[in-house]
Amino acid sequence: MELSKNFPHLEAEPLWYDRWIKSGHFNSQPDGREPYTVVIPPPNVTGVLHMGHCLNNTIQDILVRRARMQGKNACWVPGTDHASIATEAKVVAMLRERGITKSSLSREEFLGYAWEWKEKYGGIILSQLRKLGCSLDWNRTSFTMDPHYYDSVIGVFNDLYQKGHIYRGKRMINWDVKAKTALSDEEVLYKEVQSQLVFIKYPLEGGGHITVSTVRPETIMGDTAICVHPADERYKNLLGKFAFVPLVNRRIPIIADEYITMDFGTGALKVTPAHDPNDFQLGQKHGLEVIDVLNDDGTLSEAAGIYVGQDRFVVRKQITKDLEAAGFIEKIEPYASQVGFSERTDAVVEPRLSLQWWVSMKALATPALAAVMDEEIQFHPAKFKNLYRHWMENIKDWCISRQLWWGHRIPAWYAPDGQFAVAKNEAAALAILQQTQPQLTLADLRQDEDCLDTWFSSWLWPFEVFKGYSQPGNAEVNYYYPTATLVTAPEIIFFWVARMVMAGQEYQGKVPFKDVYFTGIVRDKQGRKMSKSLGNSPDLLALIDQYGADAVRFGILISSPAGNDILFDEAALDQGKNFNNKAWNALRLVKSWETRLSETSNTETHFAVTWLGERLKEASAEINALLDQFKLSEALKVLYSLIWDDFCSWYLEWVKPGFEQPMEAKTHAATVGFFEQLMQLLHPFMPFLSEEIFQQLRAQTKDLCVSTFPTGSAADASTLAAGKMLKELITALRDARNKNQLKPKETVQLFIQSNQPSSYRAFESILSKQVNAVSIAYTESSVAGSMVVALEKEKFYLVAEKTLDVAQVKADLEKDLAYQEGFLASVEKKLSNEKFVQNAKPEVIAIERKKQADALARIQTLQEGLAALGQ
RNA sequence: GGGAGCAUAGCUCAGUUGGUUUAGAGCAUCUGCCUUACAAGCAGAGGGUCCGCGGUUCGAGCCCGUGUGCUCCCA
Repeated sequence: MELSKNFPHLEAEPLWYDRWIKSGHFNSQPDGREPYTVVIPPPNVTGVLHMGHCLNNTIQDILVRRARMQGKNACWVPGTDHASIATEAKVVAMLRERGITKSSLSREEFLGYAWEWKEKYGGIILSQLRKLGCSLDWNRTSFTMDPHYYDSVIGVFNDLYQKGHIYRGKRMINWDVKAKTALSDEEVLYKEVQSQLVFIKYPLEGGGHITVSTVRPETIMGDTAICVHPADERYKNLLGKFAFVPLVNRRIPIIADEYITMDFGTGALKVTPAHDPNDFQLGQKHGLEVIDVLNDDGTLSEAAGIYVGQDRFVVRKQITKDLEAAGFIEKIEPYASQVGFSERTDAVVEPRLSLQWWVSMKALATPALAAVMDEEIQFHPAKFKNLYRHWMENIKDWCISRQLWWGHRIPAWYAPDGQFAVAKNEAAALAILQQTQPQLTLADLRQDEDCLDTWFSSWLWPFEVFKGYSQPGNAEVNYYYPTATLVTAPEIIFFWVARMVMAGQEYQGKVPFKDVYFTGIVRDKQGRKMSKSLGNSPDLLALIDQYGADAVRFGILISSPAGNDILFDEAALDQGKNFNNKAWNALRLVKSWETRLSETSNTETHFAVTWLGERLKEASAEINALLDQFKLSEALKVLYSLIWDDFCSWYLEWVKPGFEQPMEAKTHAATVGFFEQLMQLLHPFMPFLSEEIFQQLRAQTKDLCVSTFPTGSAADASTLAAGKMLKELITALRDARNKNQLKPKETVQLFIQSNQPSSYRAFESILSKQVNAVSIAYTESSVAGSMVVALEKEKFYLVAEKTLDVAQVKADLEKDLAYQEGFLASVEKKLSNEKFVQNAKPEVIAIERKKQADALARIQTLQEGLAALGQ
């Protein structure tokens, strides 16, 4: 059957993926082989495939497919996390479309809708990963709210509470007024915002005033002090005195603290402990009253006394006007300030005092830090060790409660008097509470309304996907855990990686993975981070359809050097597509020879076959070494060049028979064997194309995706050197032809002047074909009227029909001569330096002497060539 | 404000303990080719004060200091 001119990716990709799935190639069961386990960083159940996923999962697939081909028991576990905030936002939006508000629903009703949403739309991303070719074990698809997983999260909460690692405390947190939930520091994005610095005059007790500057005049009702620097001469006389908050006329003290920056604003700070983290600390230190003037939705509370129920930003404008009217404003200056926004809702984050659940991190962090510092876990690239250490050494407690319904509900039950118990379930909680309040019944208890932070469930991921917590020590977790490699983005090194290490150590007694590979951040051509708001993130599925999954994988990986951010450019996909096309057409060429094979009695092996065999050994070893070091992008570059240059441009041209000539069967068989090896090497990177070519080459007994990955071995140096020399010679001769403006069709006669003419016999057919020579002869002297090419001590003469531009040939030789002489001079300068000869290592001096000898030989050859021209 | 990283060809990057040809690759560019696998191709070429300055060394892209520019993290 005639092969199409290009690789038909649209038809081939789904066919192969189905076949792999039906054959169960991606399914894993524990057995006697070495396991290679990877757990997917679970994407949000709300997620759709974007560039980051694409990069991350391509890398995982490469590692997993290679491990599978190395005969390991590869197991790649798919799944999603429940993403409490993101999912709840989606569900609220769905309800809004149906005209339902969240507040009109009970918790149970709301969760019913949430599960409905999850079943209907959740996990789209998993099907998208199939299109990318990811070899995941779909039988193992996990979800952070699967029943056993849910119970494990609750179990861990209980356990940590019993161990004293979890506590309840009032702290300043980031509050999202739209979602009405606490946010972690990492969920707050800071942006510079143009606002106003308002200078407000606070009347002093006994007359006069003190001016403070603020960007938040709407919080003055929460002021409980004015603070100045103790060394500030301007205010020394005011220390210990009192001022009055404008409009509400409350009396507050003037205090001193070194925290104050004297040259910012007026050097006097209004202290609002309920609404600023630094002010809160000041308040604690100086024993100040705390007045919370905001409600959880960002409107002003009763405590404010005025503007009650109005939004904070409305009040900001209004109070500025009112202060102005009442004569309290000294001046207003424009001011650029860093303001935190909720990553999810884009609402301005409000620092807020709140009663939350916390994990105390110090004890957990200590062994987790050691595991990375001692390289029990290796980071790739290693530079992230520093970042990890810095964070772990300055670790803050983890706020784990979220004011949401979708997620793992905090297992704490409250008695009517506010006393609470943490337990696995309501009955157990009741038993605890009854110890002090025997009269309590189940009906008296009220469960905590809040859910746990999503990361509080995903930190169990590497073992709970194997039920390592819910069924401790089961056969699966014993076999698959610890996992081999985690591939993730550096921005979640703290959220997730560090916490998985802690959970793994705490609950399995072992770190969760051996290697962590951090991918770069995907940016656009201009270096901007890809984001929804910028709209610079391409539609991945459209790209896969357009270019093919293999081309997308190639394009994204080739522009992704280990550990660096990747600047994504669609041009890289073109390169991938061209590469597909190249390999595909090599297949067409090799297939075209099948119909004209000839058996010959020639027992000699074609030089090209000998050479490529050695080259493959060498390159396979190099690719394996690079992959072992997680230099995936470099490995792909080596492979690209091996296939395109060595195999297609050199080897195939060398073995290609002349027009309508037969193909030697032996050479053809060797070629098919080489092609198979190349496809084995390529398979982890470009699975579809490689499998298709592999199967087309000849009838196979098994699929490529489970066949052996070439390991490489020591290659014969002299064969490699001969191949290298031959390529250089051909290039030099072609260059000479080009410089003399010979058309490709114009033939030449080649004369070789060599000390060892016999060494060229094996190359004659290759040489004549590659430089379009009608004859090859050996000579012991220069050939008149020819183009001269010098390689080391060997000289080559090309005689063409047309007359040569002697001046041009001469100019080229002279240019080369000048370079060689300059080079010789630099080498001789070194050798004539006594200190160099005294101090340098003997082998270095030997190298320099060889350079000198080589340069002298080349110079002599060039001079002879020039002399011959002058005749 | 504190910390980290980066700076090599037009672009993206390699460059191992300082010596391996007066620096390499891919892409882009230029020249010539529609040669029966591939014009999504073939053949060839050009292109660099290794950010500036100073130092260590027989020898620096690589080590040290300093300046400049960019990026990221933390506050």
